[in-house]
Amino acid sequence: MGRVRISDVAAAAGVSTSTVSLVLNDRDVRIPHETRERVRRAAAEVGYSPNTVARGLRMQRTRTIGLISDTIATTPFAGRMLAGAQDAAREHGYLVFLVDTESDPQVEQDAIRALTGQQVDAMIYAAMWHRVVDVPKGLPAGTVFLDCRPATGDFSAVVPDDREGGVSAVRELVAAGHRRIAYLDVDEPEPPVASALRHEGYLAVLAEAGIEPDPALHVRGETSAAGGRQTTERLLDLPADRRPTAIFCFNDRMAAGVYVAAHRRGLEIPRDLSVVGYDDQQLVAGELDPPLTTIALPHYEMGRWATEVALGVRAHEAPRSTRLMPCPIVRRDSVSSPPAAATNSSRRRA
Amino acid sequence: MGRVRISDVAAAAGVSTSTVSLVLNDRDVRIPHETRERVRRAAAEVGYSPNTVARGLRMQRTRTIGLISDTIATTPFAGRMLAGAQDAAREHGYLVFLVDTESDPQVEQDAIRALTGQQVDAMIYAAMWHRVVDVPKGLPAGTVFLDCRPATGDFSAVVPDDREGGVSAVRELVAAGHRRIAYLDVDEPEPPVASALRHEGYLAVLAEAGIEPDPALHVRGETSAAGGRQTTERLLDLPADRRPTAIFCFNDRMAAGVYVAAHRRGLEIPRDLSVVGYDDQQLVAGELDPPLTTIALPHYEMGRWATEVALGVRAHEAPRSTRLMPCPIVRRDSVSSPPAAATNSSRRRA
DNA sequence: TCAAGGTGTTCAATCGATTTAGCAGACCTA
DNA sequence: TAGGTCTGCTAAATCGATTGAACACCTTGA
Repeated sequence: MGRVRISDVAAAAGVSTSTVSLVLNDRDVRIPHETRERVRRAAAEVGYSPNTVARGLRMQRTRTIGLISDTIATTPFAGRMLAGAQDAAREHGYLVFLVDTESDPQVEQDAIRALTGQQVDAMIYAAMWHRVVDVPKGLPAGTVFLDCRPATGDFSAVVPDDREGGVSAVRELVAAGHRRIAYLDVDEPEPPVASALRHEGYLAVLAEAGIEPDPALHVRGETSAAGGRQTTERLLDLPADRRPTAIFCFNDRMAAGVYVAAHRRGLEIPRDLSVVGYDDQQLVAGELDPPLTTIALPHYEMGRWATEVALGVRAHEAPRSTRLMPCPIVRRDSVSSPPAAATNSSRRRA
Repeated sequence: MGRVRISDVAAAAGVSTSTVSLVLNDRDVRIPHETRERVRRAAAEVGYSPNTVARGLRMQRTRTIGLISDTIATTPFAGRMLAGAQDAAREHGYLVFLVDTESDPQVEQDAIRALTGQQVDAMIYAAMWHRVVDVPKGLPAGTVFLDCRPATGDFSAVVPDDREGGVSAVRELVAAGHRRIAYLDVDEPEPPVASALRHEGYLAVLAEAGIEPDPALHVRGETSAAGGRQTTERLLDLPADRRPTAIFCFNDRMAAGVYVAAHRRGLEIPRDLSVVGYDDQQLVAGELDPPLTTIALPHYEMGRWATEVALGVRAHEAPRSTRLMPCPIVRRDSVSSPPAAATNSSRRRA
């Protein structure tokens, strides 16, 4: 237990607590090697480990960091983000306080008070979906926003580069020879910012490939396998020459629905229809048959980045800026070249 | 920021810091209402919030709790467990330090030192799979084990009641009229303790229903959809009168494989084959078609329980005991009565 | 008038570390 | 021998709160 105090070490080594502190913290003070050794041995013998609360009080620096998250239970991403933050913190000798607010403003306020009361050296405000958030009152100046951007104020933030993610996905399909590529988007009253960003990427790639975007191929559905299935069915109902040969989905769950719709029509993936998802959810993308090519969300990296910036160990980083973290493509087996007929038909159209 | 000290409040209210402390902590000391009000107003005006580091040092009580977890990134369960711990801690005014060790013994040792150094009031040692763990050196006496049991020593622990979970699952199938029920178990060199416990429950229900267990129906496969599919195929290769009409799966991912195998044979779930999973993984069980009936793992509840016991707010609980947390059944649409043919055949056999 | 008792508030010690200024004593030099 | 320098170590202040002891001041009763 934390029973052993520095004075116990001092007594055991026959010196003052000052000397013990000086030695154990490797201060540049003239203390002969022999004494240093004696102190260190004494500390080890009595099993001393410093009381960091006392140290924190004296040093005005607690080596702790507060992480406020809007949820941790309801998304599979939280763990990776926490792990990234966690690892970065540990590497620099920090401990992290985790608070889950479930988006309750009262809990959030209490959390901010509690964490500042704890004298945390840095604070991270995390969301589990890329979005714009109001800055809660009382947030300290150096707070870093993780997977969200503050609506106002001058803060550092890190979010996934959803536009480039869309680019990678669609470029993969174009590179395989597809020209009729659908974007299976989300259908929500307030769509997540990722929705529009990925669409931007989609359009950019079409443009660079000289493909005229077809509005009929930008469809929206519920964010679920069922939603993906239904929307895909509408897509497959299109006349043969307007039907997509590839679908870029807003997320992996919707992509799972694409698989179902395709199978019901006797279409084989990727032979008859190529699919790219988003999120790289292991339980979905990895378990589908064939495994789904998708775009990974860099939650671990964002967690790391946010922590490192919060701790100030990324001095070269532009201060108070928003970092767009790359979303790498994860190639599996759901993309191939389009079926010959479609290729022909598109050639005919060209 | 934590700039405002109690002395600032004292100055603003024209009293000593003692008085401020007495008032703000509602001590039973004769201080007239008028002064109390004045102090409180001053505190609010200057925006005082106490430095809990200083308080912790003085009180020898930090109102923090340390949670050491073997992983948080690689399982979808971690979030629920953390949320449970988190909620319980918050309700009692505690903040939680989270450390993710990735099962690295060195990291674990460092974490224990760091947390005891932080003078945490309680400690929780969590695993993400129900298993028996070696007790790391230096763990304080009151540590509570979460989702794991200590191999030695006298500790409180909470784990899922996997035996009863197996009972619920199989009873559900028996109640629907099934008599040929397979247990699709995991196939690993060191199977998780849940494997045997659920099998116990399975056997118990068969016994209570007067069903002779058929060893051919206890099969093992890889824990994945692919493993579930392959193993199910072997099951479906059995002669018609020995073939199962229902399958109880070790987990939902394997159950997803059962669906695939069934569909490939033209079998419809639940008409031709009933399925019960385990884990209640939203992304799997909820997205399958039809949605999967399964047994939920009580991670949130276990997280709560462990925290409450660690904080000593569950005095009535037997000390240093292992709590088996019930695994409730989640009824969806993958169970129905067996096909008529099978019922007849089993009647014939009787 | 004075002791006793009550009321309102403060003094000062305390928690366990860190750190600066400074003190003995050894040694050196003129 | 006195003064200066160097070496090795420690005294004491400090961080910001809490709290038991104690101190003024007022009232009351004999």
